[in-house]
Amino acid sequence: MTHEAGAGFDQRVWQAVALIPGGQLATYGQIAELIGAWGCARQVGWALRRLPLPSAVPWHRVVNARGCIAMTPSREGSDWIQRELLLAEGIPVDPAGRLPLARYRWRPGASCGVAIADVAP
DNA sequence: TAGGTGACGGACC
DNA sequence: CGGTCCGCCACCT
Repeated sequence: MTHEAGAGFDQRVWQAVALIPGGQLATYGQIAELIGAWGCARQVGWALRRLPLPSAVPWHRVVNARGCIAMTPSREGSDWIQRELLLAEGIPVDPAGRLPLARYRWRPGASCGVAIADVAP
């Protein structure tokens, strides 16, 4: 049933994204690696594109490794909504869609104990 | 069936 | 810093 296999991938992506704590960020490659699909970051993007909105899944917490929101006309404004949602969670986003990814990066498993060295400006 | 595309990532200039 | 090119893999025409 290859047909179900594809749908299962989407569900797996959404479930992994749902694990992202509020106020933190994750990359497409990070989600892909989390579900055991290393190198399939692009497919994670497809899965989120197929996500019906509105959704309880915090899809807005997923950005690319460059630390910026993917701005493309294909999303018909969902990219702009993502920026608004991130701002509502206290994450500063530049007009260009760029944000301090290194500072809000989600670390699976390291929920306790701030092991991240404080990046002093 | 073949070719182009993209909500990606990394290397290169 | 930013712009460009290549590799990757599922989706669409």
